Amino acid sequence: MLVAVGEVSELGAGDAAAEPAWSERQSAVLEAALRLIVESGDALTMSAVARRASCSKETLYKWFGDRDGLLTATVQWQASKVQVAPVDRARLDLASLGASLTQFAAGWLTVISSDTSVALNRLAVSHAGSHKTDLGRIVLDNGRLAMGRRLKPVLEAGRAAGLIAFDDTEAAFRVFFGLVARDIQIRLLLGDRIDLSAAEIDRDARAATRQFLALHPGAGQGRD
Amino acid sequence: MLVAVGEVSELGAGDAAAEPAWSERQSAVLEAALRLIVESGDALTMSAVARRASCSKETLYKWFGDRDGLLTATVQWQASKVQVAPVDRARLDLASLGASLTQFAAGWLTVISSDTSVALNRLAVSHAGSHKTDLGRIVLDNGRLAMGRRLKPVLEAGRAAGLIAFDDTEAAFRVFFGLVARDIQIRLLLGDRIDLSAAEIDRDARAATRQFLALHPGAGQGRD
DNA sequence: TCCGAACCGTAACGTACGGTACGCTGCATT
DNA sequence: AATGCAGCGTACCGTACGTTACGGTTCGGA
Repeated sequence: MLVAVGEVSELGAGDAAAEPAWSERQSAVLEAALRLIVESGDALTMSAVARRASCSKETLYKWFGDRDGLLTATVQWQASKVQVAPVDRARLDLASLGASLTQFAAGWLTVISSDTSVALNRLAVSHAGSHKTDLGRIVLDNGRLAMGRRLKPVLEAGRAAGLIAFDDTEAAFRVFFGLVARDIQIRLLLGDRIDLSAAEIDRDARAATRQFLALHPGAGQGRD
Repeated sequence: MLVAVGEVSELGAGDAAAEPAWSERQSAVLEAALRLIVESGDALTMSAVARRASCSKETLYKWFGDRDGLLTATVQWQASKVQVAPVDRARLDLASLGASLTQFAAGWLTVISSDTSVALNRLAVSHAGSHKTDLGRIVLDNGRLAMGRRLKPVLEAGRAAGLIAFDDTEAAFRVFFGLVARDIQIRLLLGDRIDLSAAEIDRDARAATRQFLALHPGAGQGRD
């Protein structure tokens, strides 16, 4: 499941996108909305959220403006909860690099195969079609792009240490993305049932890492 | 529910999985629906389809039963149009195998980056969430699974010829899938703008093929 | 020419839902 | 105690849309 860190402490970096910092009660409402999204997908209604959260619709509109505001707040609130542990960059040999990549891939597979991720991605995909608010952009920023921001330094450190070689960091990351995710995400979004036990995730993460390292051998590194 | 065309009472020749075989006029209606889906996504209405196709709503309901029936018919009709040329398996050397894979990958990238594919996949993802009809299953069958059915014989022929090696055909196909698609489909579904010129598609297809062959070298095949 | 089937255009119906208004309760402050 | 406010519950409104019904038109066949 997704890891909740309880409290998000914004360490500086007060960007234009200010942190709403919802209260306890508001977080409970958002959690109810999230559960309803997971259960009923896009069919969630304001009345259902109010009923589930034991609050009035008027409060929902006062707090979140309109339905889109509630959905956006829910997505951002969930994104703020997902804080994958930073990849360890202490020592840099091929074993530790491989371990970091494997850990990264396993965490990623765990997230994208979770009910919550599937539901929110479905929601964002729906709204990316013809809607004004860009939930798609938010999900993209906190999913695919956040992954890139977190992994690229690891890849570049590995390259600097001569463990792996590539020209374009972005391209290398996308190859790793493909090797890890393959068809899993699209199949899940389309409703295919995939079990994905922890053992399978670990095996798949190791396989993806092995393949990635094989495709980008560093100086002096032969094939496996 | 879906209504069979022409109300075949007992005139035999009615197979279980009969081809709907829409008439010319009905195909025009489906084309109009498809265009509207591409333009406005899930927000398409029966009135809009009737208006665009210059037909009455009553006719829509007579032909397709209900809104879901129209959507299902549209998706299936579009799927029947997409017929990628079968991969050439005449000669089997490493060059022809690579050419087949590259051609396959390029066609695939072209399809999944098309407006039509993005729109229909969005529609199917939306309906996979909480809906009764399984547009997701249809899209999956005609997309990801059809690709597998078409490519797997090529991979196995290459293995039989000793050009490539792998244990599990399904697993090998999924690796190829990942190397070709990477993050493209999910980014497009989430509304990210990707240009993907023909030159880029060709370059990416060649890169994916090269990487796939490198990961599954056949007996006697070294590295590139 | 007449008839019926298919179909177009549109009006109408029912419902679901987003959004708003209002009365009520509990609590904090003065 | 009085006051004000935040929030709950519910009724209500307007609209959009799926679905149905109906009158008018075209067209092929008897």
